[in-house]
Amino acid sequence: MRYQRPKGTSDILPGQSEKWQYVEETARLLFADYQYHEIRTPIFENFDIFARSAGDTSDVVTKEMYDFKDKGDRHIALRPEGTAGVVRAYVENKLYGPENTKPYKVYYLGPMYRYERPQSGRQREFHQVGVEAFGSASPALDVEVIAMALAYFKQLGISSLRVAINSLGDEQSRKDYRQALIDYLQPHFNELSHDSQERLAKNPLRVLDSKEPEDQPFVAAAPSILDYLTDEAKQHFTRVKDLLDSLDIDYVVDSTMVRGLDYYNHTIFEIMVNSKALGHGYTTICGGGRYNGLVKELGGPDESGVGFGLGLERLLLLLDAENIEVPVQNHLDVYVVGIGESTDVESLKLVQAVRDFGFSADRDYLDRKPKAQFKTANKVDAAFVVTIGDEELANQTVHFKSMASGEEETIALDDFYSNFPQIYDKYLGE
RNA sequence: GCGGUAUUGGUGAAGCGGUUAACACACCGGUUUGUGGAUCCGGCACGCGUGGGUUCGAUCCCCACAUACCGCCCCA
Repeated sequence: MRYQRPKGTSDILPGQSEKWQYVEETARLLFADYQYHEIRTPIFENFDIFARSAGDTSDVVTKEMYDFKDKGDRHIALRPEGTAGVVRAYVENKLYGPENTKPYKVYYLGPMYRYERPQSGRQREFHQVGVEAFGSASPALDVEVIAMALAYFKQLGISSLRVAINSLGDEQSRKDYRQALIDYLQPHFNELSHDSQERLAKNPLRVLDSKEPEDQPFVAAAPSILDYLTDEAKQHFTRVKDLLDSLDIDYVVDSTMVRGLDYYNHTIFEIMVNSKALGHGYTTICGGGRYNGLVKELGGPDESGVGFGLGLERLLLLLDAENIEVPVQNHLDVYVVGIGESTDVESLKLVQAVRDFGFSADRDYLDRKPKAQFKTANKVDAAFVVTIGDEELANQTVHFKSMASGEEETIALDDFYSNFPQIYDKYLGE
């Protein structure tokens, strides 16, 4: 094999692309109900945009960024996630201006890139759908975002989800907690795993994310961030929980949950699912939260934001694993069987006529025998077959056959060309 | 970035250091020549991921590389 697709990428072929269209279309329709509008931003951005937003110590920046220098010696990165580019666009286009109603709500859909080792549901090029809402600090907006994500899964027929939430608090809360965590972990430094020792120096909160067995006792006994929330942060979080309750949304508070990107604060959440398709136990399929400092960080006003991102590859794996059938309808109305080269012109006119009436039609282009053409018509599940040969050509007629009933009738070409929809309707029921 | 397993036709796959690379599905053709979903018959890899090496000889042994899958890291 001479050429192969780049590592960690995949071709989405017919048969599979219909499923993609379905989940994408479902998202578009649902998000429109929530008054979120699509935004399309570049697939690559200035490297610094991602470095700034994700945090210099995050893995995304330190080892997963798909970056390169372009011919103008600009440091470019393929977007590893959607939020940073959207925030950049929000700021650059001054979408925070007074002419736009707040919150400013957008969604995006498209490929993301991370340079890492591919595995099931994890590729270098993967796709996310995500939403962002700017300009309101209301806890109700946090809840709207969570509820919308859940509604999406519900619409697709996915159940048995688990919603985990946590609060990282505001800047002060985080600072206080960070110190408390360091004070707690430092004495145990030598007992921590190697990775966690590094995390402690760079980003102590990430120690809580550790899955190393030796870290577990310390993670379990670590101080909870919820005890370090300022009154304001506490109030916000309590309100979020109350509002979730009022919508009857089940959730668990996981005070050790830390999201991979540093820009989050206040509410963070993950929607997890327990499916073998994605590995053992509960796996995150959707994650999000608040990022109140990010707009300012990227040069905009001090405005808040909240959103989520959702991995489409994982979603599709999940749909397959749950045996959820994607409604696909691309049946064929008419297959034209032409017998002999002399019918080539009329066959083409026939399929075009049917298509012009707004129906689907196809024909043979390989000059195959009638039997073979019928076989194909059957395989593609054509409702009707229109046959034309020398005899029909001479009489200016066609044979019109219902594949379901086997019934066949001779119809004048003139009649067919002017009244196809009526003929179609007449035979459809029979 | 680290470790493990794998790589045979359109697909699922069997196979052994040695002159025809099983079998099945799909596809194509035929079954008295203008009609489908059945049966039967026939065709369909000068080639076994790529590049080297060992050997009289390699798809089967060795090395490197590529890719896929699994685990770690991390995450969607």
